[in-house]
Amino acid sequence: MVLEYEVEEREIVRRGSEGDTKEAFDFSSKVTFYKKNAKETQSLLSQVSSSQITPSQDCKEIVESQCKYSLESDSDSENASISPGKYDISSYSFQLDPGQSKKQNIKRTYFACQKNPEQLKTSNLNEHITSILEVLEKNSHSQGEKWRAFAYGKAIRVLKNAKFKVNSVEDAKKLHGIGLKIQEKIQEILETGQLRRVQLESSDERTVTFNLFSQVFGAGPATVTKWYSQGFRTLEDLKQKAKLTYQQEIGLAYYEELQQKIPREEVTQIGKIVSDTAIAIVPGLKVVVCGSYRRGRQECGDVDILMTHKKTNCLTDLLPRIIQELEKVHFLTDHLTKIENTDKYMGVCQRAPGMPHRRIDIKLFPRHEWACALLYFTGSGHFNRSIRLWARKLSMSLSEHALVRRYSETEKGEPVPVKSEQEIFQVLGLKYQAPEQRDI
DNA sequence: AAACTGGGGGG
DNA sequence: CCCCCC
DNA sequence: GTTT
Ligand SMILES: [Mn+2]
Repeated sequence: MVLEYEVEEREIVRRGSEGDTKEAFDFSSKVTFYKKNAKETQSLLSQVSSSQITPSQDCKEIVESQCKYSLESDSDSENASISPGKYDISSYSFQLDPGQSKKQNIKRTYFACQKNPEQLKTSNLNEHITSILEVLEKNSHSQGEKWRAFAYGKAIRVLKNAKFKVNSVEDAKKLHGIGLKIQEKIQEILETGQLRRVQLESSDERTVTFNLFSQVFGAGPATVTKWYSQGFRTLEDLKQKAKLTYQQEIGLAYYEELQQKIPREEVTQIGKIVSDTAIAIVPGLKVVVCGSYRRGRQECGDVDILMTHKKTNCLTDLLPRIIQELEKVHFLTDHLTKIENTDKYMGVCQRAPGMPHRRIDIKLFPRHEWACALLYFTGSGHFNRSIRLWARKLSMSLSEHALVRRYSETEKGEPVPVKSEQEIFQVLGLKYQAPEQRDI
């Protein structure tokens, strides 16, 4: 059974219970479509009814308005040939080689949400190993060793997804992403139940301090390294002696509170406060709580709120007015970004006096970017990178603003007029994955 | 040796 | 540049 | 860190 897909240069790696296999994947034949010029591709948009496209509850309403929007704004362009809700964006996808049912199968196998909830929730048979590797991953991350952390993360993922318990180095070798060094570590874990390296690091001043400092909002590897070399070792040191940015001051002031996870119920309540306030100021505003909340988590790290409006113009004072009101009612307590003339806000909020302070992000996007913005802001971060890399392999580029054809590193085409998350998956030849399935 | 987990934006 | 968002 |  295939548990995970991963695309590499011109191959697809199949993460399976019996180790990994690779299959050639001819991208060039898959993307013949994209070699046509933009006008042609637009004209490929056909007449098939889109009844198969069923937007989720969340975005159904917006999807309809979205269609209208693109008609209005592009009335003089080739987009005008698109009728609302009636075009079949699947002409963008991989129908060009229907005879290749084998490839079709590859596509479905790797990008499908083969993850039924049951399958997704398989238990981790290698907890005894992954819990230790997770410490190494975290430590590497604090040290700014990005790729080392990435490698640990990959090894952890592959161990968690394995359908068998790893009882020997031989078992571990079968998994793609576990090399010599991690094999040695697994051997030690299997023999002694622990890892000296982890014991050592847990009492290592540098590691401990890096972990402590790197959790200050606004402090990354460079700042943490500087603080450490300046001799600071505690949060008190930082408060008293370090030169802090305003963000870091806030991050330090709420250090403990911001570490705490937010119960889903509280995120719901926070979302309602923001939504009610915003809609009272701007009727017709669309407000959706995204992030880990939309992915269905019971506990969230922060609150992510996405907004759009048919009159959205990112240069208006729409978001500033909402922020001001939320500040006035003492919901927003601190700002981490400027609040004038902005469409992206980061700050700190408090649901009610006495409650913990929480990190909150609010973003306002133009309506025609809704689908891409929703996909981006729902994440996960890992999922975003994965799907954006896939888009890149197809000579496309996906961002929170648009899905576009990529002619070269710098030259990009007009946005594909996607009007829902479903259509983004469709254009990319991926089977739709619900938000819960993107929690990877 | 170089890619790998991208693309964008605020301070 | 550094850090952040997902 | 691992893989190509
Ligand atoms: Mn956030």
